[in-house]
Amino acid sequence: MTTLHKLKKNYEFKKVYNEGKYYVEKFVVMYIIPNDSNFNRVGFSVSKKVGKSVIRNKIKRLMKEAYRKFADTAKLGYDIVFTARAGSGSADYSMIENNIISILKRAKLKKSEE
RNA sequence: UGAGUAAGCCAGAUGAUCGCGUGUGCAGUUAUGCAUACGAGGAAAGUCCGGGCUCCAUAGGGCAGGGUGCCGGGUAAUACCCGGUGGAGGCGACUCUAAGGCUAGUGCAACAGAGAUAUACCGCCAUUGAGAGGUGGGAAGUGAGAGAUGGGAAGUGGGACAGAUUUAUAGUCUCACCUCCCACAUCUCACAUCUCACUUCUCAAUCGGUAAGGGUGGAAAGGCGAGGUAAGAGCUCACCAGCGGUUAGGUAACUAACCGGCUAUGUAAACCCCACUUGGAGCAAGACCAAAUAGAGAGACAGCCAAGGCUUUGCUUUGGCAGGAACGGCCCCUUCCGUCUCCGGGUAAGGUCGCUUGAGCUUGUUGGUGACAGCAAGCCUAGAUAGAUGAUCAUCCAAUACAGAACCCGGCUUAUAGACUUACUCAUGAU
Repeated sequence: MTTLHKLKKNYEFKKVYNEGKYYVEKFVVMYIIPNDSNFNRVGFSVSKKVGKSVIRNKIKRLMKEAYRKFADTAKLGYDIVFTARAGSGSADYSMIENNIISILKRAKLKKSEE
C-alpha cells in the first residue's frame, strides 16, 4: 500500500488546471500533468456550485475513496486533480466510482492496460 | 379516549473488512512503521448581540455619534435569562408584548370633511328688518239690530183741581201702564280700513349665541342619565373613564382608598427630552525563527528661539516653539519623531507558536420561588490547515430530517424526519 501524496498549494492546482490535459465524465473531471518523480500527487476539488459544505465533504470523500481503491494499479509520475461537476451532489458512491474508473481507463493510467 | 398547553430528551444501533487525522508509547539517522486511545452539532449554520484573548497608549477626559428603554434580580457581559407589574388574546392550562416621556419644545397627519387643535356647513336659539297668516285690544266709518234716558203724541185707568151743572159727559193738571215717533249716550253683530300687543311661518342680516343632533374621519375638547337653559354646554349633580394630589401596602414597576380642579386627538421603529451605556480593529488578531516591529541604498529639503561643543563665513548636540505620527468624526491629554520623493525585500507559495484546562464537564450537597451562586469529589472530552469521520457487507428497525468544528465561550434567530418522557388544562364516557 503506497501512501497517498496530496497536492496542497494553490499554485500547484493552478499549474495542473492551466497546463494539464483533462478528461470529462458526468460527475467528475480529471486534470492530469506529468511530474518528474516516481509517485503520483492527487488533489480533490469541489466547488460551491455542487452544494453546501456537507455535500461537498461527502463528494470529496467519495472521490478519494474511489481513487484509493485503484491507486495501487495506477501508473506513477503524474499530478492529478479530480474536480466534481455541478449536479454531482445527488450522486452516490457507485456512480462516482464508475466515473473514476472510466476516466482512468481513457487516460490509460492503469498498469493492466499496458 | 380525544383535543391541547408547557418543559425536557434522543438525533439510528451492533458487528466485520479496507481507509483518514491527532495524542501517547515503542522502533528508527530521517522518511516512516507498529500498537493503542480519542476523533463534528443541537443547531457546528446565520454572523444578529455580549464577553474573553491579541494589537493599537495600562484604553484616558469632553463634545458629537451609536446602542438600550416597565420594575427588581442573575451574570464576565448582553439586546440574553429568571421573578414580578401593566396591557392584549384564550373556556382553560397558558401565550404574546420595542411597555420611559406628546402635561418640555418643534414637526407631521394623505383623502374626506364646514372645521384637524381649533372650526359654525346644516341644524337649534336670540336680536333686528321685511313679508304673509292667526288671536286679542283700540280708533273712526258703513249697514243692521237692541236700547237705558229725554222729549212729544195718542189710548186706558187712578187721583187732585176749577168751572159749568140736575147728574153725568166734556175740560185742566198729575201719576201708573201700554203703544208709536224723534234725538241719542251705550251695547251687540257683519263688512272693509288703520293701529297696537302676542303668536306662527318664510326670507335676509348679525366679525350674535351654541357644540346637544347631522354628516366626514383613525381622531371633532370625555361617556351616559337627570337637572338646567332662549337654545345649549361639566353650567350643576350621580355613576364610569382619564389626570393630579394625599394616605396605606410593596425594594420598585404598580395596586387600593379618599380628595381635588374639571377633560387633555394621534404619532417619539418623527426630530427631540430623560436615564443608563458605548474607544477601534480582529486569530488573515498577534508573537517568534531566518536580512525580519524592514530597511542597506539614491536624490532633494531641513523653519524660529535659547544654550553648549568643535576642525568657527560652517558643522553638530541638547531643550523649547512650530510641524508630523500613534489617532480611525472633532477638541484635549499622553507618548513618539528630522521631513519628502524614488528604489527595493516581504505581503494566504516557508516553518513554529497562538490552538484548546476552559466564565470546562459530571455527580452530590447547601442557599435561593427561580435564573444562578457557594462547597466537595471525580473527569480531560476534536484541534485539522486542499482542511481528518468514508466505502462495502450483514442483522435489527416503520423510517432517517436539518446539517460539517476552523481562536474560545455565553445567548438569540433560523432549519429540522421521526421517536420518547414528565407536568398541567378542556371535553366526553365509566366508577
